[in-house]
Amino acid sequence: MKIDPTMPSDLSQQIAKAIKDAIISGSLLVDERLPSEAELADQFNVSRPTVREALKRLAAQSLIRTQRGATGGAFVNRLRFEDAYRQQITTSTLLLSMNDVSFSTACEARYALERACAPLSAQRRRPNHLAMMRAEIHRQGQPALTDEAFCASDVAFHRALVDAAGNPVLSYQLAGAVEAMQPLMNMITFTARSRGRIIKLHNAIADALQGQDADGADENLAALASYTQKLAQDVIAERDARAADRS
Amino acid sequence: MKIDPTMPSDLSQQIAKAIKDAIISGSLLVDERLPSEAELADQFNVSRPTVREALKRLAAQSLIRTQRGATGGAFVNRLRFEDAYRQQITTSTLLLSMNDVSFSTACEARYALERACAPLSAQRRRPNHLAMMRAEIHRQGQPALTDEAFCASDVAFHRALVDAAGNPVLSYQLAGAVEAMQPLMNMITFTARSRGRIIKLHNAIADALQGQDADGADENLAALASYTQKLAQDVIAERDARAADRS
DNA sequence: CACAATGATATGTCAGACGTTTAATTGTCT
DNA sequence: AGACAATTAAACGTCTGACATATCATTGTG
Repeated sequence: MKIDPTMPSDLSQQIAKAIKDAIISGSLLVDERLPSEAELADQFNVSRPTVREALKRLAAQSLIRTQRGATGGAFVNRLRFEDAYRQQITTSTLLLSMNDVSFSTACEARYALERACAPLSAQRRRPNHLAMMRAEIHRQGQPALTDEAFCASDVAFHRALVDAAGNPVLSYQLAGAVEAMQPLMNMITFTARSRGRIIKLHNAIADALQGQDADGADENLAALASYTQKLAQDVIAERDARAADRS
Repeated sequence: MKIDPTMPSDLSQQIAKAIKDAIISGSLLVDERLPSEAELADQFNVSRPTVREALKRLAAQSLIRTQRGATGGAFVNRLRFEDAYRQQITTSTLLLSMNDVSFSTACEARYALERACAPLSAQRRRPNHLAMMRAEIHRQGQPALTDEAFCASDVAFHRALVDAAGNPVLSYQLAGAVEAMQPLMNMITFTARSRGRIIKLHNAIADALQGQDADGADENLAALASYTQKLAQDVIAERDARAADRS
């Protein structure tokens, strides 16, 4: 594990990369303790602050954790699905908001992936998943719900659908696609009529999963996808019309 | 943007979170310049090294970039799909290797997601995608290819398939699922016969996409999925048998 | 007007110090 | 001998101050 001090600088980045590579390659195992900051500083021939900056870079990616005290130090962290979820969600959210991805593109991706889960979910759904979905549907029926809360409940419903597939890798991969949609959906005003239709489709999906009817779930997901696209198009059309009025 | 110095410590983490929240909420816009390290140190009432550790945490997540020099400083970074790909791939790879996810689970997720792309890919594939797929198929036919290189080519083939869907969000989401499989697949020895069969299926998939035949692509992807599962099961069975011999 | 020297600003790095947390060790009393 | 308290040591967290280096804007000069 070595670095080149003559390179285009940024020693802390080079050190972070060296340690990261060691973790990926398996030279450093989970829960293994790294040398102390002072020792690392010696090894890499840099000062302790530089080592610390490198370690903070790794900590930001959940690759290591640090403990204070006598037996403390930096330890290779077991990357948990739960931690990865969060990173995935913020990354996806920022990707969408910073690259002006159209609603239609994001929506297409989300429903394409979700429909991929449907057959597995129909096969493996457990009572807790169905209960979660029903509970969210019930919440969505409350008229006092704000649009934001309605969207949040929508996200929770779809999370349950994905989790029902019983595949943590799928759940992880879809976390971003599902959750990152919420800020985009928050732009849509859900009228009482559109809420009713969405709830009907949600119920149909839940029914299909309960009956282990993969095709039924897929059909209703497809219907929900195109309806969501239509709602968004209406919003965009109205906004454009208003902009045309002003000009 | 404030922090609480009495909290359970780790000031740099708190500062990083405060800035990160400002970016996510939109208070800080893309390409906007943050205050200089000295100014941030004043604002947060901490020393410059502490501020620097916070900034390195953000840099590790590609949330900011830094420039040296007179007009330099830390700038909010536009998170690009390309950068997100790489993070996604290493995160997915580590998730699989650190949580002993079974081959079957990972494989199931990968093919489920990939089949979600198939209809879109069949509809939108462009000549360059087809050319890429054909080129990888040709490479896979070379007998001198090592197993690792064969797997790498397999990954490239599937990447082309996903990219053919013409949806960057999909491509991003699937990057992890597709690429993280490679280390797992590298455990499999691909005999001449199994290579032949995989190549046949690859060709069938490419043919289907070329003919914009979504169902054909899906069928052959499904066939490839179950064949891959079978190959892995054989490897596992053989390994277990050998372990039983030794005991 | 073009070009070179200079200065200002900001990050990158270093050295040394002190505080705080934590666990192991030591010491003492029962 | 054993249990509990005090001490010590190791490690991270933070601060101060300094110097090095990169880059741009300004200034000065031919």
